[in-house]
Amino acid sequence: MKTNKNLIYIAGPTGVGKTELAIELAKKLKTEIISCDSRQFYKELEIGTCPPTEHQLKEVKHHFIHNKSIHDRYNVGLYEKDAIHKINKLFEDKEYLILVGGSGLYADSVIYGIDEFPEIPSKIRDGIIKKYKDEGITYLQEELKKLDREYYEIVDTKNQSRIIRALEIIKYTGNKFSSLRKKINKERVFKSEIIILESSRDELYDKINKRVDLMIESGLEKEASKLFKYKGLNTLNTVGYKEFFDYFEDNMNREEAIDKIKQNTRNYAKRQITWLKKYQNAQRISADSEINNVLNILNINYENI
RNA sequence: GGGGAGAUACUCAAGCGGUCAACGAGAGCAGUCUGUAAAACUGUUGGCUUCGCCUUCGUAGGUUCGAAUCCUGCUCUCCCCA
Repeated sequence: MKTNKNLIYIAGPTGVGKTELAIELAKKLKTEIISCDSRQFYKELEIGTCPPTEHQLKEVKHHFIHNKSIHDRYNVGLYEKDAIHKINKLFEDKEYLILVGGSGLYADSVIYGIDEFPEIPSKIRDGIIKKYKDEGITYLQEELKKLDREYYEIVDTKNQSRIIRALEIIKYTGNKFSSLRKKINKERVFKSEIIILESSRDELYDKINKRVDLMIESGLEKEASKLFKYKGLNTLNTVGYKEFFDYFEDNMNREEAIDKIKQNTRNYAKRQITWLKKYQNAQRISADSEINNVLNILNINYENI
C-alpha cells in the first residue's frame, strides 16, 4: 500500500555538493540521511571517498556510512534489502527521508527495486574467471550463447563482467539469466522524488581537481599505504587508492599518480552525468541553489514539520 | 661565431614521393548498464551540402603527373664546439 511518505533522492556527479545539500535539507525536514554511495560504506576508506565529516555526521544522522569493512562481501542486492528495511523502519515516524550518493545502481535499487538473485558461492565465479583468463572472452561468449541465447543477443558481448555475472547465475541456479532477469519495478510504500544537482563541466572539473588536492593534504597517501597490502580487494579498486598503489609499485611517479586520481575522478563524474540523463521525471537544479528554492521545488512547507 | 638534430591534429608520437585527413597512445566528447557499479565495457575525435568535396603536417617558395615526405630561403626549439 502506498503511503504519503517521501524519499528525496539527491543525485549528481561526484563533487557537485550533494552531501552539503542533503544535510541542509535533512535539518530543515528534521530527518535522517540514507547514503547510497558504494564506497562510503567501507570504514577503512576515510579520506579518498570523501564521506561526510565527523561534524556533519553529528549534525544529521546518517545510515550506511562506514558500516562495512573492505573485507566484507557486499553488493547491490544486499544493500537493497538493508536499505529498504532501514527506510521502512524510519518512515514509521518520519515524513521525509533523504537518499544521497553517487552510485546510480544502488539508488535505483532503493527507488525501483532490483531483481532477486541468490548469493552465488565464490567458487562458481572463480571457476568462470579462471576459464576466462585461460581462454579469453571467446569462452564467455560461446558459453553464454550455448546456455542462454536470449541474453546473449542483448548483452554487450565485449563486456566480460556482464557475461561472467550471467554465467554464474545460470550455472548456480540452473536457470537462464534472461528468465530470472525481470526488470520489473517493485512496489514501494513510499513516494520518491529525484533532484539532480547540475553545474557547468568546467566548474565541476575544477572543483574535483581542488578536492583531490585537499585529500592529498589530508593524508590520502598514508591511508593508501596502510591499505596497500589488501590491494587485490575489489573494494580497493577505487579512485584515489588504485593510483597510489601504482605509484607504490613504481608504475608511475607520485605526481603522475595524483594527476591520474584527478583524471579518473573526472571520468567517473562524466559517467555519472551520462547515467543521470535517464531520469526523465527528475528535477534538475543548479548546484548552488538556495535551500529555500529546493524546498519550493519540492513543494514542501517546512514550517509545518 | 661554427657544427648537428628537430618543428605533424588538444597533447605525446608514427609516417620519410602516390594505398595519408595522416598508425598508435593519452586526454576530450558521446554512450552502454540488474550484484565487484568510484567497477566493467563501447563509439568518436579537421570541416562540409559526407558513397563525394574542401582546407591541413612551422613558414614562403621550388622540383614532380603527384609532397607531411625531396630542394632552397626564413622563423623558432634543442644539443655540441668556440
